[in-house]
Amino acid sequence: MPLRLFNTLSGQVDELSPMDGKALRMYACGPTVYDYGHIGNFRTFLQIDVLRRTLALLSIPVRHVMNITDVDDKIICNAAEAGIPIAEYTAPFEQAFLEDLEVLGVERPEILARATEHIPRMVELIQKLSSAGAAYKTEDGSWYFRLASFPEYGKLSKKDLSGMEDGARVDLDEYEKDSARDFALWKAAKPGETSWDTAIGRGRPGWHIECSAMAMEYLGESFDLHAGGEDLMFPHHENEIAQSESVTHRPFARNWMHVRFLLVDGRKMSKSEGNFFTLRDLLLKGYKASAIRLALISVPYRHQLNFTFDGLTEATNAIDRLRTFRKRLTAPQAAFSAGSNPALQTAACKAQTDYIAALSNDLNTAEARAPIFELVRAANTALDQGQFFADDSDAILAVLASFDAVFDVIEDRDAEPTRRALEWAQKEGRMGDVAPELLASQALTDEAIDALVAERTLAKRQRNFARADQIRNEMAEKGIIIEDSKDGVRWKRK
RNA sequence: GCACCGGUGGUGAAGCGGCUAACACGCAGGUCUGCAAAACCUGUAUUCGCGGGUUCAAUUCCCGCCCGGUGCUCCA
Repeated sequence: MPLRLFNTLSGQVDELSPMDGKALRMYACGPTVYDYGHIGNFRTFLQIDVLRRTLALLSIPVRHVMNITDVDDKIICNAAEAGIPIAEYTAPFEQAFLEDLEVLGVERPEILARATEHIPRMVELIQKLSSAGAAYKTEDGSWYFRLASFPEYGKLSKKDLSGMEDGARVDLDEYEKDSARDFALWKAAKPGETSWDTAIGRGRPGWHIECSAMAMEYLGESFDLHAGGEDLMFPHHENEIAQSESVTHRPFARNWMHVRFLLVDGRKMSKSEGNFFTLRDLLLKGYKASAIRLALISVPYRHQLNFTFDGLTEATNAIDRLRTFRKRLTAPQAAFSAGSNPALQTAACKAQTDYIAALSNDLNTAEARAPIFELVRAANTALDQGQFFADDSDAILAVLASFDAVFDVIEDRDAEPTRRALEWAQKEGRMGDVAPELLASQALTDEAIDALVAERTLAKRQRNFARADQIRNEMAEKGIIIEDSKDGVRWKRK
């Protein structure tokens, strides 16, 4: 089944397939590593991960490049304030970013490209732009792109700039530009600032040029898909197109995917609103990595997502349902007799088909979830009625595996990220931000819990229900849920 | 101001010309249980922001209005 994806450039849903018939070549704008990533950043990377994984599910090979912007104004400024070289400043944030991606189950792109490691390619590109008459150098040694040389400018964001030429010249530093809208390719070195000595002068790259240079370096002059947050559409991506196509005279990326911003409690997330959250903030509040992942991917990428704590709780409970169900099939006691239930076999097939169809339809994750939950209910019912057999278990586990190939929330890997977040909080002196229930839960080792469970089981056998309930309640307060079942006692950390 | 997107139950959220308006969470009642939990069953929007229009038929298309968001500047 082909993947249909909304293409910002064409303004419609287009079929996405590798233009060279081999691997789908995609470039996704990565982070500027000057701080810890927040959930808004991660929604974008998570949705791109959904795309990657969906392509894999559809057996389309991918070559995915992501840049790491490790030089820009903010970085230079912050590093200077800290009195350290920029690389020393960015390294821990890059590390933290990659760890956070791992925590959220975001697959690593095939290629990670750091801006500072590709300066020569950028310089080359600027030289080519210069020979093509699309770039010029100003007196201070900076280079700008000449917008007037690229009539197609605005084709991505559907802006017609012809009417709005040259407004007031705002930035005094840029008084030498030919036109106010011309953007920087290369910024001349200022005293004391990080800079590179190159053929086009001493300075540092403008922001947009790195993506053009690195995308072409790893994917060629023309490739399949370029993705990023909606804010990047203009001017960043528009500028990339202008720079690249002015040199190659070929379409830069054929498809463009833009992920919408998220809202927090119905408002734009911002530090001043007090609704700004990093991944680490949420882990310390006791939310599981899987719940954060599910909450951030369950609303399709083209829709605004309103992020709330209630939403996280919902995601937590929904994942719980899936995990509990899967345990029902995989527990050692669950030995089903040979055979199959035809109705369930049909349901499993249908669920799989509907699931893939929904994802293929512009990555409709909300729609894709539905058939999985429907199948879970059908299977639970059959299980309760004793109409469930070994073949059904195999078929349904296969559907769940396919669900997890994209959603990746059933497999429980939540303990480690939480443990690491606590370690980090300790180191950063942020233990005050840790939810008390999380601390209480972490204080109980698995062994201690097993001992309490054993004590409770004994109390129950002696019909000392008061004591049994007391243990259960006390553990519940510490976030440990105990469940009795025919097959014995189960417990889990909330 | 200009441009774009959206307004569906208690909540989140699909559907976008005609099926009983998915799915999840929540809540209420029931089955099971020592009690719970899990699981299942039943109920939870006679209705899709408001007002017009097109159509045999509109939540779905068109127009107007109201409300929310976003972009036009660094930003995922």
